Amino acid sequence: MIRNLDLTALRSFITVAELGGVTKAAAQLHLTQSAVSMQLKRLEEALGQALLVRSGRGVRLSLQGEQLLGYGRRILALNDEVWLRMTDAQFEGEVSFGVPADIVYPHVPGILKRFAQDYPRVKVQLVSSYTEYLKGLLAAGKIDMILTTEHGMEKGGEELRTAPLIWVGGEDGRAWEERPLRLAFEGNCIFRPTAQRALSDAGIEWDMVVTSNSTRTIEATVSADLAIHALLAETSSPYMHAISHNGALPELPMFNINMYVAKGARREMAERLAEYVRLAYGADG
Amino acid sequence: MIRNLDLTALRSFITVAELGGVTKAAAQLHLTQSAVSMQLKRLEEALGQALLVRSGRGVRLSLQGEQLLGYGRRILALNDEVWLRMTDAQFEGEVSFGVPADIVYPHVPGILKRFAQDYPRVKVQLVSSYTEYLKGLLAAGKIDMILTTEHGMEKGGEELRTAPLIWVGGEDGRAWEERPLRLAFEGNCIFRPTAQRALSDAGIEWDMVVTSNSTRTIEATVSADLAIHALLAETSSPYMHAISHNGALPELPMFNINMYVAKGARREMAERLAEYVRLAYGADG
DNA sequence: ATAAGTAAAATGAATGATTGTTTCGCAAAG
DNA sequence: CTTTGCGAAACAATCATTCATTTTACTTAT
Repeated sequence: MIRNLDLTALRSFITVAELGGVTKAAAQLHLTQSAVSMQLKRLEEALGQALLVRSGRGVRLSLQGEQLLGYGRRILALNDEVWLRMTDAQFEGEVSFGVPADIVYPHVPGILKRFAQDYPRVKVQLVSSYTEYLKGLLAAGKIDMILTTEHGMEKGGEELRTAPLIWVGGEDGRAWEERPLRLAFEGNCIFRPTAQRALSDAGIEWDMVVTSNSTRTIEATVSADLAIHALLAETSSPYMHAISHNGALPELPMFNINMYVAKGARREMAERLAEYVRLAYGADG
Repeated sequence: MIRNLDLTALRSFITVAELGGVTKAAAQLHLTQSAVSMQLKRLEEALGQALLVRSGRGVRLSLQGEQLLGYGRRILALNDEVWLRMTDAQFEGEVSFGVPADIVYPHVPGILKRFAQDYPRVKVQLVSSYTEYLKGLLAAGKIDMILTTEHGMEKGGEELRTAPLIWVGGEDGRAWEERPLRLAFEGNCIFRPTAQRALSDAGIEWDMVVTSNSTRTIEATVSADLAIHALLAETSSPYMHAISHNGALPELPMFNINMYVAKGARREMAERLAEYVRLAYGADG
């Protein structure tokens, strides 16, 4: 019949095994020698096995004791890890994490979920905004870490990914054949000037038909084939699809997805979250 | 501060998490609902964390609860394994293991040690004798498994290794140059007739100067350069060394090291020991 | 929408079991 | 012969379990 080990007794047993004596172990455990003796006895009775060989001065392990020692160490290691994780202040806190709206998908939800699994006592505050705004927050020390979509990289950053900017439109849409080309961009979108310049350089007339600050509005406009938009490749969206223009539209440059971690009091926790970000971007990189 | 989890409470918590309710869990655990409630409360107090979210009818896990669940399952899995290992009759018993004296080294001591580590409640009775005698014991059902050194293999056996028989003598010895060639073999040694025939076929006169039943006597005679002997290659011995005779002595045939496991009541345990034997012979095979 | 009914979890007091401490005896080592 | 360390018995305190009761909130019916 399977019962439950008493971890207190198990810890005493392991201490006795390591120190080679009941009295020494008792001192280290802040218990009396007698108490430890009784714990050992209970352990042996419960398991129905002699764990220790009483050899005059001091004790040695029996073969069964050796086996229990191995398992016991693993069990207590887990026990101690639980206590550290659940009670140590090192594992609690807050982290603010800025992500440009365009690249929230596909990785960020999974990152947050996995991080919360492993650090449930850490509150992650997600700030979804524009790269330039996030960089301002970072410079002002008002945020702990950010992702950016930008050309090149500033000092202190870390490149996670390089991806081309691509033209996207509604499913099977034809808006990209129209002239002037109808564009839908958010006001602060960092891709907007890049897209506009590329079109001007290619001699294509264009018209900004929507300038909204809501991603939803852009999505609605584009999916209705009323305008086209530009996005980083690999940025999934069920509403906007890459356009097969075969060179009819200008190529757009590569952009980086970069990560910056603020140097502050909360840097340590931010670094841990950063590990999860790297993992997610590295996994299919 | 690190304390010790109460595995009884932990098991209750996990059952509650899996069944989604205190009452259902209590029924499965053969406890009252109140008892389980108290255990959960203690667990939460000890860890200083809310583990469950009371959501009206039934309970759900908090994020911290999810984390504890993961660790808890691992801890209890180890706990249960300990109990199985230490109390289940399946893991206790006896096995008799016959090994020809020549191949006790180098593998058997390590096999016995590792096996005893993992199955401390199993008594292994080592029988060290001659292949033919061991095969007799096996046929009579008086032994659970044997290793043999032999030519080919009988039905029901398993080949562990093929190794050539080689001539061995004392360190830097010259006994092998003498004629008649002086030989030292044990009376029942399975290699003796093979060696004698090989010499006769090669037209080399020989003389059996020692016929002892003690390996020590053979070793002493050979290491004193008073005679030579034949052993399986890879059979280590600090006293007897392979002779570089460059064809002056006849080549000896290959021998197998085979294993036979008796079909009997103790077959299951013998099979487990056999696994360790395979591992040892496979590791440098 | 309100109220009654019901299922599940929390609470409280009394009993009972465990665990730890003190004290003592005994065996082995120096 | 003394010292050192382990084990055993008696006692005290803590802690957990049980049973009965209360609180909570979800369902259903009017």
